[in-house]
Amino acid sequence: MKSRISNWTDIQTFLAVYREGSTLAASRLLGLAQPTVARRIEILEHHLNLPLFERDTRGFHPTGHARALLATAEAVEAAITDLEKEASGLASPGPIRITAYSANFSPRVKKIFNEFTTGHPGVRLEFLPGMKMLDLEKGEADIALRLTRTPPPADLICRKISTAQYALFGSRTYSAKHGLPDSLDDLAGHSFVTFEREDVSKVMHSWLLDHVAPEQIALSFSEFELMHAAIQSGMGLGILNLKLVEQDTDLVRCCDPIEELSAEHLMLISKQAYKRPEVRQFTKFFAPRYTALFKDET
Amino acid sequence: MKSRISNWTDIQTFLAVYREGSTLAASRLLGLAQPTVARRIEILEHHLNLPLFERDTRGFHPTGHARALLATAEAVEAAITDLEKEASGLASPGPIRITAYSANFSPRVKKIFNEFTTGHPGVRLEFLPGMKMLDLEKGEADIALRLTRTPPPADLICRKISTAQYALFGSRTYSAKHGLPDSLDDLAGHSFVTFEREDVSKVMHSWLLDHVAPEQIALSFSEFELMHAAIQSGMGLGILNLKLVEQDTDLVRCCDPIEELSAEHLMLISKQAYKRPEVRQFTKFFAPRYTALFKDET
DNA sequence: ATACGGCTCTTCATTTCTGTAGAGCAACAC
DNA sequence: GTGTTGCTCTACAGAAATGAAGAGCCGTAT
Repeated sequence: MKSRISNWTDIQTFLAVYREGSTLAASRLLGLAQPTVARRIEILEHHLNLPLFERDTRGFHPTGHARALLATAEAVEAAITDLEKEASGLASPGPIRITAYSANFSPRVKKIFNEFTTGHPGVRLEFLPGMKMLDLEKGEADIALRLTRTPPPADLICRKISTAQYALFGSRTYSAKHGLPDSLDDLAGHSFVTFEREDVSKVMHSWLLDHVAPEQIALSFSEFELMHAAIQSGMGLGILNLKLVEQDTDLVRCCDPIEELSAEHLMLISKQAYKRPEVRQFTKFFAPRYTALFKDET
Repeated sequence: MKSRISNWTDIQTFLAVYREGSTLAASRLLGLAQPTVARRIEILEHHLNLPLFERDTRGFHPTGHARALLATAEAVEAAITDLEKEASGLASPGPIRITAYSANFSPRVKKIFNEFTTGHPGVRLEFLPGMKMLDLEKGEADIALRLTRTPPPADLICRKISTAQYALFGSRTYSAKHGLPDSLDDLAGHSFVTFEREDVSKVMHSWLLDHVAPEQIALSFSEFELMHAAIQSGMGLGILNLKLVEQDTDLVRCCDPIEELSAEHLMLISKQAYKRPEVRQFTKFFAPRYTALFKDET
């Protein structure tokens, strides 16, 4: 029972011999001398109190016990590899990669980034604007600012920023020509623009299809900015985020916020990234300031 | 990037220093000299190219990097512990623990066990008879012979033995006094015995309640053997396994096998146990012979 | 039949690691 | 103030692990 492995590295040796089939080949793999490898296996066998290999003039052949332990030994190796990877990430840290819909990188938000960078000159930030949902868990980004209607994966760190609300908007130009609807029951006869793209959630587009006739949809865009611009130029009515356009006096809201389109506005951080001290610092600095932007000023 | 950890044991040292807060305390924990511990940390820091501790006249204090690596380092430690545990299990193997319903340990089955034990004198078998479902994944047993109507957990090794069929049986004594029903439509006026217990599936008991009136149930047992004996002594009709009673000329089947009670007869082996060579050997020996017992002899 | 390649062992000098001992520093109790 | 405790270092001698070299075994190709 008192079979403690005194030298963890011996497991590496074990794996090398198991895979190569001989201590000589293993020694080349490990950059050691052959007797060293043989001795280490001997020591390991002694510690575990198990014969691991049958010696033979043409090599070391794993016993049933060795086969039984292989998977677990490989788990140790994998854990070591993880550690090395993580350490090398810490040693030469890449920038903190932040993904968000382009409009989230507004002047007021950029100001927060700048303040942080000023206070932490060593830390670089990288921005990945776009509608596409990058996979934080796969390491495609470190932090995401997202509007989502589904609960986020459990293994992401998550801070709630606000609840985003949506409504139909039209520009004053449009209003002058066609007037604006008063409510959602009054949409007949109006024109609409929409946003639709394969790799992005279609919730808003679907909502529109449910409430207006297909022929009312004047234009469909695959870039959100283009749709936004189209609404501004008076080409039709469209769904926009209340906070996003609250500064834009040219756009007029045509209805109450559409509750079924409301989304959680979250700041998501991958667990892996959150281990990095800079990412922690950044989060601590950024989250409250960013949240404050979305607080209703009374 | 070329930051390979040359000595895996250094991670143990790292954890000890992290936990104890000083190289001196860590050295006591590890049974090493204090300078050795300090040197190993130095080496590790050099390999990882990361400062892990801030030195101070009253101890080693972890840096942010050390904190970031802690969880992963502990994963390595856990993997090592697993390996040690598994090895110590292989070194001093306990018996192969086999759980099954008591009647499964019939003379014909015991004969197979005996043949195996004769051929493998070093391997001990332990029998855990009972209706209760022991949890193989928790290590309560190594092998289970089971009748089940639900698919088994994916991480058990599973061999199908047969499909068990059930029907109503009555003894000749009972038959002489009250006659026997011809089919399931003919159950009125007969008495029944049943088996019911908290920790065991109630499928058969429920079936009976669905097909006969409550007052027809003469007796309810919490031991399967007692119910079996009650049927044999003519106290009532009851549901029994066809294979179990095929040798018993005193019992008469009253209906066709009840399809909705059919169950998969499985041999289940925990993955953990299956790593042990003896368990593999036993399975290879036992499974085909056991299966043969349930083949219909034409 | 012989030579070669690939392997395991053993031996021994050498490198590397480890432990002991002691100096020095800071915090704390008295 | 002084003594004590707990810690980090450095220096050096002894212990342990390592590598180089060589003997020997076996299967195979020539």
